[in-house]
Amino acid sequence: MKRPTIADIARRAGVTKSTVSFALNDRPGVSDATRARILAIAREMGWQPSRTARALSGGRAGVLGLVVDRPARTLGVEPFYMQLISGIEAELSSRDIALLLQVTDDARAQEATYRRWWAERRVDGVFVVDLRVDDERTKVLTELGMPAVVVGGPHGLGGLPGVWNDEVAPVRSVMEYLVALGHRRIARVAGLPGLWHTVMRDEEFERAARELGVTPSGGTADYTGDAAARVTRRLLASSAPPTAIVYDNDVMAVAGLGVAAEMNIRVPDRLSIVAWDDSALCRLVHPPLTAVGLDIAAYGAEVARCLADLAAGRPVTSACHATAVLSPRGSTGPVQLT
Amino acid sequence: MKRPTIADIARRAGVTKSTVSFALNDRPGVSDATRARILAIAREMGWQPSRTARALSGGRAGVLGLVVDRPARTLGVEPFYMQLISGIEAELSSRDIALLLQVTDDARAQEATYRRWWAERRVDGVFVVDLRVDDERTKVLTELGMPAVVVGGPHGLGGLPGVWNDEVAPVRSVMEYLVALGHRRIARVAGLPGLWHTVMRDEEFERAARELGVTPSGGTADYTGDAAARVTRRLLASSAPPTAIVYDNDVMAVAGLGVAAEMNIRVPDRLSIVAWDDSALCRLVHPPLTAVGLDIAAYGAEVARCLADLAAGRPVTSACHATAVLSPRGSTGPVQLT
DNA sequence: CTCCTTAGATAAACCGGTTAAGTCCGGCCG
DNA sequence: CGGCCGGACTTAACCGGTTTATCTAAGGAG
Repeated sequence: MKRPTIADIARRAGVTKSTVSFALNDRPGVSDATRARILAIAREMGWQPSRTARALSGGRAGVLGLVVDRPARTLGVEPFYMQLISGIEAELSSRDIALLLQVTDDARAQEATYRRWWAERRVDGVFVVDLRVDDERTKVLTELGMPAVVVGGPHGLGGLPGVWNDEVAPVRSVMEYLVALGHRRIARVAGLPGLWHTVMRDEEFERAARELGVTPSGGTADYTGDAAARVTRRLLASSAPPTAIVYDNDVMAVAGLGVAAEMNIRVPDRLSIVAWDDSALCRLVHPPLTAVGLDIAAYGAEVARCLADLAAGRPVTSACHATAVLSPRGSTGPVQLT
Repeated sequence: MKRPTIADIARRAGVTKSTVSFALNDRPGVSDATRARILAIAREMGWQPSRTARALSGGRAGVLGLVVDRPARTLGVEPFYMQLISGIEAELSSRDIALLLQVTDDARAQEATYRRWWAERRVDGVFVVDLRVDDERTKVLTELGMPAVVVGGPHGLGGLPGVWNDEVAPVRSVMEYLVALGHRRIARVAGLPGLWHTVMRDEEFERAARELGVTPSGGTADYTGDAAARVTRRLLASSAPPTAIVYDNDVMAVAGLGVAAEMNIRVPDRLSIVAWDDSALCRLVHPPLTAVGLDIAAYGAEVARCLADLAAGRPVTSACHATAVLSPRGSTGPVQLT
């Protein structure tokens, strides 16, 4: 028992393929009676369109692509991507669009993937994540004319639409919160230097520190626990160690908490810790981490909506999705005077 | 500038489409000279096959599918899937096969996805994860005749090939290790009851406890930190609390560590903790968690290899991938006599 | 020299849809 | 009554490959 094609339906209905095609796609040129009959037969035969055939005849593939560029081991620990993917998926599956995923550990490979996917018409568009400053990929994508939405990047970047979050206001509120608790030496452990949101946060961190009379310090890590632990040890071993550290993701913050425990520095009594990217991870540890974050799955859903519209030829507008909110928990507290 | 098709190549080479097709697919019926000329032209024009067209004419789609059935928030925290996906991807991308991903929060939806994907010829085969005892999906898949590989399930299950890990030996070695440290009251916080590996581990845990003279206790959780924390609190508040707890994944173990800290129970002095699924998460916290695990990415790669072979019509054999090894770290130690 | 074989290439159908360009027919209008 | 219009369908081409059947000419055997 093969699967029915429109030709089978046409034969049973006594019409031609074209009529069936028109009927099934709600296009004019078919009488109501015929249309109803065709639909009934199609349903009865369990017909489903062949995406492949549709894609071939100029239509859409019904697939959107995502390339994630992090080494396997790093990727696993960081909840961000999985949540983003879940959110994207939830939106896409309701529209009957599939998600093609590629994991690379090389920026060059990523570009090649875009080219290949587009050449093969495998996808109708792609999500661009981990936006860097002066990102080469945006040029490639505009050059290819490939629908793409920048996740976490500013509007108008290389002409690509984007959905991003307010990175400035949260930095400010975290700083004000810590200052209100009496902290004057605050460190920031930043993520990868080239990324757009890292730069945004760096700048606002410096500015806020200046304006609030805070002595800033910090370091850079690659979102892994190991790197963050190294930076944290260095910071805490200095002559005038920070009384609060803000980490650029949850994994690094947990690692920081581990280092504090290892050095017998009580949290939050002697050290306050704030994590970016609030996830279940932050509530897993003790004390639970104060974190600034937002609903990543919802963010993914909005991004997906945007790209789906773009790929379907509908007009889209870049938008700021949300401003992350601070959830104070057990890892932050007033400075203890010694 | 459109992208070249085999018809363009044929015109330039002064032959027909068929000849070009034969030449490009290394099939006989073309002279070496002509073949070389065609290949040169194809390369020069930057030709790439249209997957869509190939898939339509009976060929393979070059896509394998994976449906993950966990709620978005749970999924994010658990490193297992992301690592598995990374491993799968690494293998697939080297073979120029794409991965289609679907995240559902409903077992029924999963089955529907299999049917749809197969009907639309969107994928050449699927990975089946989170195998349950008496899994309905294996029946559906064999009925559909859809190539599928069971990840983490026994050989011969419903006729589907599988790649799994030895779940029995590691349980035994963990128990022996803990008993050697003097533990006689050991608890196990198990994952979802219906899953195949949960049952395997449960059985061996009971058997080992009996044979080693250990008083077992335990509970069940759904791999989330919250659920694990609840179970842990109950276990530790009992009249004869366990001196060691084994958790079915890393996330729950970290949560357990958090509960211990919250209850002022020192680890490993008063309580030893062992995690299944060794990931960076285990080394993030303090003390670092003793864990039993294996290279998930490599596991994913083997699984991918298996399904790729199966989908290509090559014979495959079910195989036990590996036996997880125990990595003792700071969270386990000898029982302190009070 | 003829017949047979076969390498090398062609022609054409096919996969399952979409779509531009007809064809047919009935009704309305001047 | 003739012409025009438009609704309902049909015809046929097309998307970019694969594949089967067919053709042609050259080479070898008898």
